[in-house]
Amino acid sequence: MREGPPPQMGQSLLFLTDDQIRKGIEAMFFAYRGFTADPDRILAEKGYGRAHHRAIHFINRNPGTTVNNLLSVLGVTKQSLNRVLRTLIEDGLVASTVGKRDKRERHLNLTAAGAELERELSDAQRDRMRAAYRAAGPAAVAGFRQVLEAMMDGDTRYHYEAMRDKTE
Amino acid sequence: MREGPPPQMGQSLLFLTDDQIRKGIEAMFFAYRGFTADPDRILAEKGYGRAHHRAIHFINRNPGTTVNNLLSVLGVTKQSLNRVLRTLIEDGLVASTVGKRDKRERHLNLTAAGAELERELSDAQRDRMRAAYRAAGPAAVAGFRQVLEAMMDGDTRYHYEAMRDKTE
DNA sequence: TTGGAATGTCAACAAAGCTGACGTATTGTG
DNA sequence: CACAATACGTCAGCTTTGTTGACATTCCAA
Repeated sequence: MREGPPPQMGQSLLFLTDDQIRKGIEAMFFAYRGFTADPDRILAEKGYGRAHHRAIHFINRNPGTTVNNLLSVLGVTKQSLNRVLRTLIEDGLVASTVGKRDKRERHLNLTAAGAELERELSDAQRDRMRAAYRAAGPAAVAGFRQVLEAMMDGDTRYHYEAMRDKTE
Repeated sequence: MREGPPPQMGQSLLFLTDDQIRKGIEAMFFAYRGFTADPDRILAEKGYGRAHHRAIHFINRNPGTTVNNLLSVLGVTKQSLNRVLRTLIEDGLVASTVGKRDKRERHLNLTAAGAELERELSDAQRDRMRAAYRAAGPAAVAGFRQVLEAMMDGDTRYHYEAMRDKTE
């Protein structure tokens, strides 16, 4: 019993109706649950949470990064990151070494055990992502990335691109 | 110093490399921050959190829904939902009415004030989504939705589709 | 050389998830 | 009708992960 778009609206703008946009919002919400489901299961077994996963992921992507840099990428306070980092260091998954040039800094790296957990987590997450990519096809994947990138905040996009450029 | 894909790999599978998939994972992480940033700001001003937003969103989408149905859509326990729902009812944003056919059930609806907050929140979120859609174009949007839908868990997708069908 | 900026740690608190147990009202069934 | 199952609410207690505030250490520049 709802109104469709007015007939005079150009075909090319149909994808901008409130209804289309709401569907995108709900898709984003539900998909994010799937996105985190597999790593969450693995982490729960080992007594870790999503925050540990994020730290491990970005230390792996950015070996030797400092605490300061890591928390700006993750977008949390240093106190919040510190708690997570401390348990990872105590458990021998992350190595923290005093900076050589600047002794205030701590450089973070994954240990062998940390790298192993990283692999386990990213394998699980990649498997799901790969299946979704395969089901949707290359054109859809390109669109997926385009929309996500357009959705980021400016400073967030900066971190994303800095990360992305590492292997491009 | 990384290896590219092996030369014998078909062009059409390049989008399935680990590197492409990792980029998708990071895009998803960073984009979700942007996705929630605007509503989060509005909610913080009013002393609410993301959990309140979700409840308000789905009550609006599904007027008269029961508590049981809502918590299965949201994927949380009744204790967790109840804490959020109680404050929304106390604050006069949500109305809970005893079921007519089955008096054990409570039917949830937004009050005028609740509908107003819902509009404020979804306007903010839609604005960003609309900008992203416009920047990416209709083909990209179609791909975006396809990949997200393929990423959902089976039972989650069921809720998504039930919701989606409301206006299709 | 000394005071301020930067880096990181400790303590305490809040939001929002969870489990488990229990009470109450209502419904449906043997 | 008696009783089990369902729907909802609540209490207590715990976990994760975010927050602010206070503080120690280190570096750098006036």
